[in-house]
Amino acid sequence: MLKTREKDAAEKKEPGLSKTAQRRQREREQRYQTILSAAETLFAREGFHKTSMERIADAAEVSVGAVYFYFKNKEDLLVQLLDEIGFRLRALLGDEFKKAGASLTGFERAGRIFFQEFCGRYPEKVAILFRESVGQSPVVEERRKEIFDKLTADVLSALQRMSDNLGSNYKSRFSAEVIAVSIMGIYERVAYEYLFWQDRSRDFSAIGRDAVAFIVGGINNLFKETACT
Amino acid sequence: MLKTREKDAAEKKEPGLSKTAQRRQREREQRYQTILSAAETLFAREGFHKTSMERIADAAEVSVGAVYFYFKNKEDLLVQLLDEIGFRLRALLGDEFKKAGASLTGFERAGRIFFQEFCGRYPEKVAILFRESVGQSPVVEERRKEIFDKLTADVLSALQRMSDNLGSNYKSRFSAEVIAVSIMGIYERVAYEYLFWQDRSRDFSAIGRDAVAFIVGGINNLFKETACT
Amino acid sequence: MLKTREKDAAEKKEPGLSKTAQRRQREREQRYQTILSAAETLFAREGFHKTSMERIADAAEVSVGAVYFYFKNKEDLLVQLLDEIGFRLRALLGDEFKKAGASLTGFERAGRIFFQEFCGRYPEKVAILFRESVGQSPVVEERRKEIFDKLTADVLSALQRMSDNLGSNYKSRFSAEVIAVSIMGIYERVAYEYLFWQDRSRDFSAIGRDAVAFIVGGINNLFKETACT
Amino acid sequence: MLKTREKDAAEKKEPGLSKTAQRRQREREQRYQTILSAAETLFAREGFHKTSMERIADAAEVSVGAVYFYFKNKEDLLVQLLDEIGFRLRALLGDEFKKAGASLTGFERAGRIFFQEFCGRYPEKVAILFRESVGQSPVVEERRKEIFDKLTADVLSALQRMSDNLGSNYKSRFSAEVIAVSIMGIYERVAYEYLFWQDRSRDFSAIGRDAVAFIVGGINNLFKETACT
DNA sequence: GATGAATGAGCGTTCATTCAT
DNA sequence: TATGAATGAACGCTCATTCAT
Repeated sequence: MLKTREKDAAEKKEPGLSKTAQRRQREREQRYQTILSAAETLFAREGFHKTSMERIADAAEVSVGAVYFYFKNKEDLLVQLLDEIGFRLRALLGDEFKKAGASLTGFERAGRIFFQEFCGRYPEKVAILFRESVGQSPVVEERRKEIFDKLTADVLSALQRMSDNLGSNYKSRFSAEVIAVSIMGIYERVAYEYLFWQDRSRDFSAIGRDAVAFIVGGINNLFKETACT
Repeated sequence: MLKTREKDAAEKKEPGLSKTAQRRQREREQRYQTILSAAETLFAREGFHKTSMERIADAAEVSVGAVYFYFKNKEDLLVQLLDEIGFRLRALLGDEFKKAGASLTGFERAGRIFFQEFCGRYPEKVAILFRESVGQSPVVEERRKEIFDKLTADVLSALQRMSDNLGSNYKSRFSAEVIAVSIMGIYERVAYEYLFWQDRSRDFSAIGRDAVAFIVGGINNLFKETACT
Repeated sequence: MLKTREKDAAEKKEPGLSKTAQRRQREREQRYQTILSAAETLFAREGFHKTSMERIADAAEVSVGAVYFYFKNKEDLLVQLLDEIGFRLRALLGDEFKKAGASLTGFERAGRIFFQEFCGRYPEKVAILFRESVGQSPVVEERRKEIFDKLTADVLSALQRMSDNLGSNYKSRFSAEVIAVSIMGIYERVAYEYLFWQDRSRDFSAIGRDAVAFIVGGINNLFKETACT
Repeated sequence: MLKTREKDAAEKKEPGLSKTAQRRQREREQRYQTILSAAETLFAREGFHKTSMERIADAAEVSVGAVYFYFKNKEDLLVQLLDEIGFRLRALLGDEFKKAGASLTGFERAGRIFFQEFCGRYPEKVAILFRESVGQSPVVEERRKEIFDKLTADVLSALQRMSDNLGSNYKSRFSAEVIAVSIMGIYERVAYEYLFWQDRSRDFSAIGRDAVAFIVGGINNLFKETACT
């Protein structure tokens, strides 16, 4: 039996396999993705609890048993989804924060990418990350935390690099971590508000710009304050 | 039958009732509160879904039927909790934002109240508001939205009053609403992070100060920028 | 406590009571009737099982406890209703059958009374008797049976009187009881069909006439056949 | 998921299935029938409301979940039962009424079949049809009505064919439909009386004969009257 | 590998009935 | 007498999970 933990191995195409074996493996990966994708759509649309495993199986056009072949249980489905979302999000944002260097443009670009690219393109992933995975179980919560932790760490290091580059201007009385967390909070709330509560998906470029401006202003202020006052 | 909708009336002590009737009413309110309080604790500790009505009844030392006498159903319990939390939160913060006037001190005081008074004293309420009520049902979500809407509106009006008092300095290209939403996001994430993920309840005064500083800095920047650059 | 069985005694006005006592008694009877009447309406409209004791109390504008003061339990409410219906029905029909004597006019008049007077005026009682009390419990079933038994007996005796008066013409190979039961069946089904399934309450005089004609024809045939063939 | 609506398809043995699939299907149908049969017995013996789903599952030696796999809910169980009863009843009686032609023998044979074959052999089905399904819910009532409607229509067409064959002798002042309904009423009441109230299951051949004689007499009278008087 | 029928614990909810006041 | 809050057993139903084939 192939269960979640071995998936990474299973997904890599190991060379030296027969044609049939290769095809099988491809099919397996495809099914895995089909199921995961069905779950994503349903969790986002109907809610995690209101989605039954049978519904997921139906939507993915496989049997219930097949779902359990690829995923340990319902929670695992959510965890895998979360992992995939976290991976993609970090791939998008992490780079920008890394490239941020000394300037604030990294924050601006990251913001634009998050609000336009990510929220605009994957509202379902946003729903999973910010809504459906909230308060579900210790395991899921742990995964959610990991994603936020990494993202926060990315922001934090960008912040610290800026501080270093700018010399001793950083007002040390503020904990940089709290600021990184705050920035994540802005991302989260703004996305939630304008994606799920008001449906302003089409204004996301403007909304994103405004939110980012506030963030950048806040950061800016951290370093400039002394100079300014 | 006394069901949720008549609660407000039931809670007021109507004069001109017999002694017995008054006592009865007092007992009724007390039980209502006992049950609600038991639900709050359990929802916060075990999670909304993992808490059964029977557990709540047991914790409140009443029968299951009694819970249903006071509350329409499990969802109603959460809605009432949310209403109470929203009411209390607004009573605490709304005033500060109103008093904010032209200065930023209102934001500073509101922040301190939220992080120290509210999060410090009522971590369970924070759990209900930011964790347990997320993505539960349309009705609950509607209630959550109302709370956020009102709070956001409070912040917004404070922001606008500041803008008015300071003359035309407000950089109109930023939507004030997005900024208000962002501030709520900071509150939410910071509280969540340091209350549920890292247990730093004792450092909340420092953490709160840092978060507020970031907010204030961001706001400050909105008005000062032109002057500064 | 005054429970169902003592009701008959309670309903009679015992002389030698004080004014207050008399008034009380009147009020008691009135309440009894109010509750019974509320139950009748609700049972007929919503169904016996779907009507809760609370609904009945509300409709009668009394407390649940009051309902239990006047009636032993929910079943008793149905039994009392049935008794009242049986009494009224027999008062209407019994006489006609008794007066029937040698002719068929008794059957015709009884039929007209049942379909026009009873079904037309008291569709709710018909619903209780033919729908809501069916298959509810041994006790209720027993009561239903009693009503049918008495009515059947009335028909039967009318049938026998006719037979006697006409001399030996009665074809003894038919059980008179079966015929009496059959007549009751016609009453029941026709009322049910045109009252609850097709709503032809306004055509009841014509429908009744047709049904009665069939009954009379059948009876007629019993005695005439030999003469005719 | 196989739910009630697909049952008809599921019951047919579709050719071209693998041996295993065929066996599975057979087992499925068998279980469906076992559960339905258990429900029939229990509904008839204990009453619809007093029979819990758990009892049915126990009696059928399956789990509660299995019952819900085959039937949508408790009501559905009753509806399926009703459909099956209606189908069987019509198969038995419909033919006779159709074959009735110009003579009354069709009515006589139909009556014998109903009272002896049906009531004698399937008292439980009679209990479901005439007792347990009465006044349960709009859906069930609709189904009951359909059965009666079809049966009534059968009787009606037999009546009309007789009328046609006999020429203009039919006394047009009687609505044929009312007579058909009356005949159904006789069937119903007589079966109910002698099956559930008096236990005279062994005399059903005599009782049936008497009831049928009354019916036939009534019909006879409709056409003969003028000739006779 | 894949299927889908079967399981059964568990939950939310109802409501007839009681009884202290 | 009258009230209505409180009880708690009982029920219908769901659904994650398993496993024989």
